[in-house]
Amino acid sequence: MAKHDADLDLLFQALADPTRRAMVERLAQGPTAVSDLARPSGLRLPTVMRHLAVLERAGLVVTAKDGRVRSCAIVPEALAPLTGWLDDRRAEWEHRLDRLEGYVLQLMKDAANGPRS
Amino acid sequence: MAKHDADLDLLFQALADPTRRAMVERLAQGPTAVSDLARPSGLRLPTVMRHLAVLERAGLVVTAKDGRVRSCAIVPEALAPLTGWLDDRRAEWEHRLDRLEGYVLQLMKDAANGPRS
DNA sequence: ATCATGCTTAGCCATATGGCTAACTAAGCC
DNA sequence: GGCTTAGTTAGCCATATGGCTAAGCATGAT
Repeated sequence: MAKHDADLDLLFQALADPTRRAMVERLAQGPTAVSDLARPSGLRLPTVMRHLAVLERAGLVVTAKDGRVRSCAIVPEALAPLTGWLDDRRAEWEHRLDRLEGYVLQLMKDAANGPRS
Repeated sequence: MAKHDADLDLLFQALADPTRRAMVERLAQGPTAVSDLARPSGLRLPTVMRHLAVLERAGLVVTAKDGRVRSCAIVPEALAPLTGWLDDRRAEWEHRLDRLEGYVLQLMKDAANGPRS
């Protein structure tokens, strides 16, 4: 019943930035060092590091330092809460449409019996 | 190829706030007036209006004024770009895992033939 | 006509976000 | 040792975000 679900906050917010989505797309193809992640963006390293921190805080990415290079990898399961939430919404409004349809059918049946009063 | 996809920016950002997600959840069950939308949140009307504006800008809800009450409704199709993006990511990393598996199988085959040099 | 209701507009305030530079640390290479 | 490379930390700056109050405006009820 997710009183306030902070997970979703972090996930949605992390992906709300095009730079970060680009990073995720890049990482979806395999682990990458921070610099290689930064190059296509044209941004400075500290900036990229902060984006990376956001992704890590959301659980979308893990990083580990090997020597002087830190390599970053995506965590595919991290997307699950998002798809879950979206599926829930879809289920809800489909259910609502079902009820609406039922309501309309009821109206039609009533009409077929002719107006009562 | 979405050079910069602004749609996704707006969608993800709109849903990054728990108040706005709650509104969407409420609206998924049927159209609602602004005040009724505000009541459960405990927030002031102007605040709610701004959240609503964000949702509207993202295309997630539409509103129309009837008399002095504005009623708000969800736009279920608006979620499509999100599920699309998520599906794309999943496809990508599954494809990557496939390649990885292929690579491993190749290694095993090579090993079965014995080290060549 | 008056009043209450429901939204709307304008504007204030604190914090968060996204970019930067500059300076520092740690690893690898000659 | 000394230089280069890859991160890292600290801090500045502009803008965006999320909350509020106060005041305005239009509609529905009396």
